[in-house]
Amino acid sequence: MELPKRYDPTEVEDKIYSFWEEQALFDADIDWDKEPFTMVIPPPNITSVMHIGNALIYTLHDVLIRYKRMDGYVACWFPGMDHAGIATQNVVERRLATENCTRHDLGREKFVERVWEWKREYGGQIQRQMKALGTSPDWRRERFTLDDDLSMAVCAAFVRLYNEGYIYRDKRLINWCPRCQTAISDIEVIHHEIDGNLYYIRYALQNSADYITITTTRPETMLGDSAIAVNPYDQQKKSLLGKIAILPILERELPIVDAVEVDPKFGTGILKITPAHDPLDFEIGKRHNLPQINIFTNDANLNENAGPYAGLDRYAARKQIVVDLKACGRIEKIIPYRHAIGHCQRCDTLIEPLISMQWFVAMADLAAPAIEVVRTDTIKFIPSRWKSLYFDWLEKIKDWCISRQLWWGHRIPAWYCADCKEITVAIAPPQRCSACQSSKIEQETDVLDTWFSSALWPISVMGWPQQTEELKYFYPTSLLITGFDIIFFWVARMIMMGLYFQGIIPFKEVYFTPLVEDEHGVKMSSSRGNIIDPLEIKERYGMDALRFSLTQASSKGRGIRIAMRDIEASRNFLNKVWNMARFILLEIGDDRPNELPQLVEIEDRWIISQLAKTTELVRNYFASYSFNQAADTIYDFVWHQCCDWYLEIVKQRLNEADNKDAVAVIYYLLQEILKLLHPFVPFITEEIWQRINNRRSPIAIAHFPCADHNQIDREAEKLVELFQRMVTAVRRVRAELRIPQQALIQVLISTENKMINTMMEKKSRVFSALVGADYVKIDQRITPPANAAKQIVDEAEIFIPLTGLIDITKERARLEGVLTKISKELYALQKRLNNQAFRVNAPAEIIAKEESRAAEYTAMEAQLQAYIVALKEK
RNA sequence: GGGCGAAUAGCUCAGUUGGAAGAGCAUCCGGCUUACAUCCGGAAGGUCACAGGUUCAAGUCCUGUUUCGCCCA
Repeated sequence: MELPKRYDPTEVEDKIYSFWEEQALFDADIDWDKEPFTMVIPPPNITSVMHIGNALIYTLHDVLIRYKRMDGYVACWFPGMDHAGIATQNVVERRLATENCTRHDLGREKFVERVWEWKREYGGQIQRQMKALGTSPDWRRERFTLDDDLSMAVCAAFVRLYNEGYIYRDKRLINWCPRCQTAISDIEVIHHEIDGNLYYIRYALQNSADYITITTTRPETMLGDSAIAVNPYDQQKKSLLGKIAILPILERELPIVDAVEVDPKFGTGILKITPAHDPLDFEIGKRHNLPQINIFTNDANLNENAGPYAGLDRYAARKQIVVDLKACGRIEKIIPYRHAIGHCQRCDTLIEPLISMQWFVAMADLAAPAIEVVRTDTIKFIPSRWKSLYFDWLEKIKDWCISRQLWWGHRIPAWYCADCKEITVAIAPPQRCSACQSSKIEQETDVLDTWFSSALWPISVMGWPQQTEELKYFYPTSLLITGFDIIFFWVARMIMMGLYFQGIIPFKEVYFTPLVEDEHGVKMSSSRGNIIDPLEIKERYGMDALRFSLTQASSKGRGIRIAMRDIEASRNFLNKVWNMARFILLEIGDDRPNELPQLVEIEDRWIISQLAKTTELVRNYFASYSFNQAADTIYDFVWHQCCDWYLEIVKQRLNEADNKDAVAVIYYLLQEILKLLHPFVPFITEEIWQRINNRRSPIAIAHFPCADHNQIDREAEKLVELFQRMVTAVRRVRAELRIPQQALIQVLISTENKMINTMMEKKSRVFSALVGADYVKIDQRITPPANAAKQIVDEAEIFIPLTGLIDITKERARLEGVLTKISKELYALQKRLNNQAFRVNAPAEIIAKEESRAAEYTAMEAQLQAYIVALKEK
């Protein structure tokens, strides 16, 4: 069976994935006799489509889970998605808008039904894309945060946290997105800098001709001012304390209060206090018992408290107020000022701090044990530097606002009583108020933050609150792989919830992937137009190429950059693998030797030794999650050791009648390489594996190679490396002296070293083939022929007669260049060796190594000098 | 303002405990050699940001400086 000359992934990938699915290879069933290796997917949301960022995360998941599966674990990867409250509601509302309809026209029930319809039709594209990428989760275990049982888990968690005093309801200043029309939590607010102004505004003092000048970036909020504050330690201003200022336009009386938070050096050092619209002012206002005057509607228009400005939106109001203040001479100056302000993570609208009744989770007590488990490395962070970010956040964590004014999500299981105003919180919808038994109760209309359900993900996918077999067997999971950008959203909260509800950490390790950037280091985003679309790559290069590129690029750094030419390089590599298989299949014909013979030839001993070392390295790199180094190691072995050298050397033997051993070795090599490569590039390896013998069980469940230390053969390595240097030395002469490729040369090797002599004698035929020689002579002492190029390799001198081939002056110039380099190197070596301190302190093996190098260079220098002189004399 | 990270070949980056500076791509030279031109052979290219220090020995450890990036306030 012959393979095509080129690997065509488009003909292979979908077929192979179906094959795996038919065989149910990714199903992981509980087996108490075996050790589990478990991961839960950090759930993508149903509106998301695959981009390179999640392609990286899922690739690394899959590389690892495939490795563990092959290595004998019950390897279970729990897939699924979250419902993405705001994002999904936005998507469906936008669709409704095209039908001139709003969710309010439909009503809650019908709207939610529409979202489910949307989800069935368009949601979860990413699942199909994950299959295209070749990922291997246990699809039977796929979960969605709004599934009945997971919703049940959310309710149960809420009720328990409420009953145990962690969840409470309060009227507070929260982050309000006027566009999404909902509260959001602190970490869903993205701060970025905008160009604004710093306004200096004069407020009159009561019963005085004097005025004070306050500074603000938001003049329109003055309509909600209820005080003025100065720093009590500000010597120049503390005399203002206790006086009354008059708010321009509205003429409201404002007490001047003290607040240490006021920076005397910022602006005029006098701060207007607007408790209902600024977090700092809110705190100061509470301390001084100041009225909270809300001037905005939920759409961020001004309300009736704004007097003449009622009805304007916040931007128009700012313009108008500035005009009016100017008119009455209250603007002292306006200077440009760049500052960071909060934007909605989902829609980038400016966040409005708003006083509102919301549900919160008290975090401090939940955070403490979560900090502890990471501090003690009970949960290990990789790389560990992310610990500090994690601690930073958890140590000064604020309470989490979990209610959202949305319809799509888990409706909060709380019922308000119309009669006694008490709240009944229960998993199952109650009939009556738990306090007064009234039947006039109504459920809270708010839903929970999507991240509340995500926080429960590692336990809810395994059936919590039921204490299922899954929880017993698979929990805690082995590892969470995710980007550091969601360390708070997922990692921290999953740890807190896992510890709180299950009493056990949710995962033993967390591996933080770098973020993917384009080749110029710019974060990829569709608005920047620098997205690499994975499905476009599938068409052009195949998903294996993408996977391999991503794996190779995944360092422990912060960002990884990927460009099309990287993917092209991976495609080339896979084509190389394909052709190696093609060659080997052509050579072995119908033979399927199932055992490695006793190795005799040094190249066999060498390549098997290299294979063992490669296998060992790859396993070690897996253990430290150094995926890039694992990939690089295999790449080098396959291309540069196996293809460039071994196969080239062994070709001669394959053409001989007795090629049994060679056939057995290349067949063995091919299989081992395919297995080593399979976690990284599953499609092509499975395809080749099946072509070797289609009755064989899939490579996806073959045993991952284990290094046999008996196969490591230092002697063979030394000999083959020497052979390689001999070949390269001759090739270099050919290339540098421009000896035509077709011209056959003569090679004379002079050495008194018996080992070299024997080895070269034995390998002279293959040596001739590799260097393009028609005559090779090896002897103890060879008198250099006239006009010969010379190379020195270890204790061997190589002469290549150039008469008729090339002008000898070229060789002389070349040798002089070589000599300069050697002398320079030798000088540095001798300097080191002459240093007494070095001789005293350095380990003996290092000294010995340097000494032998020095000896080698000394001999080479002398030989070269003599030879150059000889060439000149002729 | 606080914290974290980065600075190595023209480009993108590796470099695990300190012991002769690496890869891929790009470049240059030579080749359609019967697995592969998505290839083969060869070459060139680096004061490892700067300045100190520790050490026999520093890209690697310590201190400071500069530039860039990110996060938090």
